[in-house]
Amino acid sequence: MASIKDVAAEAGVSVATVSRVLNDHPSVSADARTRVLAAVETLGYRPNAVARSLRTDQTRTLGLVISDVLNPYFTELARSVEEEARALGYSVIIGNADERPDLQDHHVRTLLDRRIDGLLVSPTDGGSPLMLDAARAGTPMVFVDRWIPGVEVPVVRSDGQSAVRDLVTHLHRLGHRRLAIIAGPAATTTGRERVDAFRAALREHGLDLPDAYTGQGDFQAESGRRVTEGFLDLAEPPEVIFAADNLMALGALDAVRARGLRVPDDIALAAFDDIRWFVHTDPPVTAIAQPTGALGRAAVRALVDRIEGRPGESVTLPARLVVRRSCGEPGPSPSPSPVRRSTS
Amino acid sequence: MASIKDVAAEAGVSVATVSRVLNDHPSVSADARTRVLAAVETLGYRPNAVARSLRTDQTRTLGLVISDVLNPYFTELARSVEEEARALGYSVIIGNADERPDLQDHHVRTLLDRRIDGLLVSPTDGGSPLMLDAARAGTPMVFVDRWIPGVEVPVVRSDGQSAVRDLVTHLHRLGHRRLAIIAGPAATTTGRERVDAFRAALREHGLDLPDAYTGQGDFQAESGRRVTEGFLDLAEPPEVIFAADNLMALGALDAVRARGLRVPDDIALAAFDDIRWFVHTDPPVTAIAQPTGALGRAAVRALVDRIEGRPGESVTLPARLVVRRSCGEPGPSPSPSPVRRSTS
DNA sequence: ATTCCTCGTGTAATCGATTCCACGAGGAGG
DNA sequence: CCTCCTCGTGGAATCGATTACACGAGGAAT
Repeated sequence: MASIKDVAAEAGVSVATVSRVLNDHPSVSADARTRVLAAVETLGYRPNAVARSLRTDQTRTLGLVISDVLNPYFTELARSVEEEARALGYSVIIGNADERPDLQDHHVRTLLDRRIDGLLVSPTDGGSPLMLDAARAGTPMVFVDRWIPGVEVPVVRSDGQSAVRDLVTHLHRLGHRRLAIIAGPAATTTGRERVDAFRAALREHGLDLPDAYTGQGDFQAESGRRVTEGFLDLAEPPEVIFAADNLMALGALDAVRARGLRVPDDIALAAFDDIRWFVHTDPPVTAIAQPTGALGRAAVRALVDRIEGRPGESVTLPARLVVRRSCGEPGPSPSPSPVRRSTS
Repeated sequence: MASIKDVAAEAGVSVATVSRVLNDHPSVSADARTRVLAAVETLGYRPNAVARSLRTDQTRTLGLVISDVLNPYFTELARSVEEEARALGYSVIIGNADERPDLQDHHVRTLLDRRIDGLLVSPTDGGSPLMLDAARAGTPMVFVDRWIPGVEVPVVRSDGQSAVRDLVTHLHRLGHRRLAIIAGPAATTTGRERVDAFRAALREHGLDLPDAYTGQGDFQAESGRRVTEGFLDLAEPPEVIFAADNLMALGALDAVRARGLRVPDDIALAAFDDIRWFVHTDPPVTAIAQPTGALGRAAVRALVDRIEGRPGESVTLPARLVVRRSCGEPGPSPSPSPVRRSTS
């Protein structure tokens, strides 16, 4: 592959001049410029980004470590991150942690070795020393979706508290009193927060969240299935299952179906994270939708701000409830009169 | 960040010795080795991959340009690619083309600038000159899922022909005679092949595929919706719609639902590409499943073979039909004994 | 004792860019 | 006519690694 030297030789100038033309530095004669450009053209020259990075100490690359690529929520996040980054002139390298701290660390390490300019992480666990070190060492970093408390890193996330309250109100109005949750890992902020929000909302309605109704999941479908099995085996199973993410909801659906039960007649289901398929599931699933695209874009902007020396601030956007039929009543406007409308 | 010089100074040896220790070259004394290792430890030194790549002319990185990250099929493919690559000591940089040739070229270009060791592509169009040049120039390359004919590049894909035949037989047996297809872009091999396979299978049953029943989609949900609208507007709408990918099937579902029609009673639906959600849609969707994980792994192996100087061969794996209820008859797996377990 | 290996190590070239500095030509101002 | 700038340009250092080559010390073989 042609190097800058070849271009210089072809154009009959020095490498310095070629470099100047390429970075459009002002002091180059029109003549030299056209000759260089012509040489670039005939040789099909493309600057070696590796060499450039070594010299300039910047890669114009962002690292994104997400918890699980198979989760549509993170997929959408990744997409918006890449889009915004591209608009700002950065590339993105995605690392998939698969909810495993060791894999997460592996990716953080490789990314750091690659000297990415900044790191976007939605941490799988509560305190990878590697990541803490990186943050302390001054690597520009932003947490997205999940975060690690006590670290001086901007956090871009969405607040589901009021949406969860809306959900519980909705459920309560439908007559449900025994509500259970499939929680995410306690090591993650979203894992804890969603349970806390749920419990707080229940309390507002004078309801309790017994331990038996708190299943421990790991944000993967299989755990949703397992926990749901447990719920269904109880002497007094819950009337509603709230899954803290869409994959665990999928698992719950698997489990309910395996028992030959029906949603919402036998048991109601709601999920955190809305995905397109929830419109077409049987029944359509009531969910809490995050402004995923906005989240990704805000995260990139905050990170690039940091990289380029500007402050880079935390952002919190509200999530909102999307009512469908999986909890009983169809329709978006929660009217206090439980109209029995048999659908599908 | 500490460099190899700092380590050398700390250990009281030359950079050459440090490098030798790090690449475990045999001729280093035990004493020097321990001193270097200690220095690496205390300084928290990590080799700069950028510098190393410049010198060795290899990045140990693979580029993967996929058509659409939001498509679960490609997501799963990407995941298996990354997994296998990691096992072989490579990282993967994913570029999302969003089915847009210009974006595809953008990613190929950046990847090439980054001097990735090899390129995995599922081309969005039939002949990006950039990619052809790269292939000719000797960049190790492998096509996955889709390919560009006439290029000397191994292809790893799955063959859906017999599965499509099984599907048509299944549909025919259910009494369907008016079968329509939502095709993918003609610029892609998968776009053409699936139509061809469908048409050939129809012919075997003495059926025809009229133009009116061949809708042009682009592998995105919206096009599925649009084409389906068109089908439903026909004086004689088809009895079955076969979507050439899962996203267009989603769009079709949207359209059918918007009309207040029901699947499969009013119209049957089948899709190429199976995804987990198809089990839980209303109704569960009959689909053709590709061995996605195996595909991704085989593609990486072929590419790494090429990179490391071995032949690197094409692979074709069979897809298979998964019958569910969206075409009329309940599938084999769901046992038709709904245990009514009423929970008080 | 001399010669010849082997072994461990260091010096320096190299990869492909960017950029500081020096230099010569030419114009402006005294 | 001399001095001083400005402008365009090239030489060379530099980034952080790898690696060819040279070299000195020490042991084995003669």
